[in-house]
Amino acid sequence: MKNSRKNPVPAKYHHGDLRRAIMEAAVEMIEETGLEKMSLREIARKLGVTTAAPYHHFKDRHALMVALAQEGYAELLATLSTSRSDAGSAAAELDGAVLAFLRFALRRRAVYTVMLSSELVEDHRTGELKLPGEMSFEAARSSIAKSSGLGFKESAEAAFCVWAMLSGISRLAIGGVLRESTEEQERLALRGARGIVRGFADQG
Amino acid sequence: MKNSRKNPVPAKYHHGDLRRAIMEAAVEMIEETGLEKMSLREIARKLGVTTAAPYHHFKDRHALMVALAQEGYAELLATLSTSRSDAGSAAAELDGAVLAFLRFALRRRAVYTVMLSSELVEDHRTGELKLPGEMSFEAARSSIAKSSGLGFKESAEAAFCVWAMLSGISRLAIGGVLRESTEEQERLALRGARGIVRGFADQG
DNA sequence: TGTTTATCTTAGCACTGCTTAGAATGGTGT
DNA sequence: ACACCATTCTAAGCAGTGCTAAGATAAACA
Repeated sequence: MKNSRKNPVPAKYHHGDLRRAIMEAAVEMIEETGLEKMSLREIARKLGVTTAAPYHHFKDRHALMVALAQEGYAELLATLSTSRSDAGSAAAELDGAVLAFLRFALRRRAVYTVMLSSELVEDHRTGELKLPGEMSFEAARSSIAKSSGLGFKESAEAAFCVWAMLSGISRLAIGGVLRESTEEQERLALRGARGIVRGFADQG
Repeated sequence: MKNSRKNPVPAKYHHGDLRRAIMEAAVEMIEETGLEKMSLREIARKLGVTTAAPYHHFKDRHALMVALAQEGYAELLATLSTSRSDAGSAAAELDGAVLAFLRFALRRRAVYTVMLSSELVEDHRTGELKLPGEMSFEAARSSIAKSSGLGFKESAEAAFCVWAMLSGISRLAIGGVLRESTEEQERLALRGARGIVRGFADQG
């Protein structure tokens, strides 16, 4: 039992690594034609396998979306952590977290769109995305706490507002509704985030 | 030509007002089973008409979503306007707008979910939702301008951040990810919004 | 080398969006 | 009163999707 089946990423067989290939094809397809047009059948055709093959790697379409979102949270958490350790001063941690979030969302548009999809709401509430979501949020919160001196509850509330704002800005930026340049977007997000945090710190 | 066909809401015929009935059934269905499970066929069955009938009132599923979103923006704009005229002082306008937005989103969960759907991104950029979206945003912006004294560009940036934050908070509140009580949610949103606006006003 | 286990295929059901052609219905003008 | 006509709906069907059950095939291993 060297390579037991409990491993979520099976070793390569016929195709090589179909699971990985499916996820990458899904991302490509979402970038090209949008989340709602992404279909397992089309992915299968694109990869040269039958339309039933994907179901040996993902229980259903929903499960594929969850897997994509999980990977997204892992990457988001990683970049948030990196930004924390890269921050020169405590005051810089907020800015770092804001930029890390924004840049992640724009770099992984497709995955981020999946993460925001209303189809995954239940998974965020009680399912497999609860923990990843909370961990990412906690990384952002503790950055905010460090750079503002706020206590746990206050920093959590501030972080929640910042998080909500960033998710909204990212959504609009990805959709092309927000036409400003990347630099302008970042400047805006930074000002907004600083305002929120200062607001919670002042009248704390 | 008393009742010419250019009218988007046709007079009542066989069913009464099938167009209206479809939109209401859609809202019901979205509230019960989510946006992605909403199907024109199921709606038709629910209303006792054939599955082709809805296509005489909406070009396709997408068009139904656009119609729902348009109605949503109309109501949002109306409540934002009401909140403006109800505001006792200029300073109260920001709070009024924030609460109006939040309460609209929670009162019309289904419609608001449609408005946020990634399927309608293109319509917000160039289509039939561009104007409604901009008008609602403008109402929020001018409330913010009035209660903060900010100029056009600055108030637009602040409004954008507030708008983004509120859309994020609403999304999480509707999804049940944000577990706080309604009062807590409103308190949070108010503090966040005030912080953003003050941030833009201070370091203007 | 034969067995086991993971991987993929074949074939098919149920469902959806959407279209085309035609039937029924209610208002309109003569 | 009657024929006309636009509007609304139905009947039938195509193409595409998610998903499943059963069996074939290939890799890993004893």
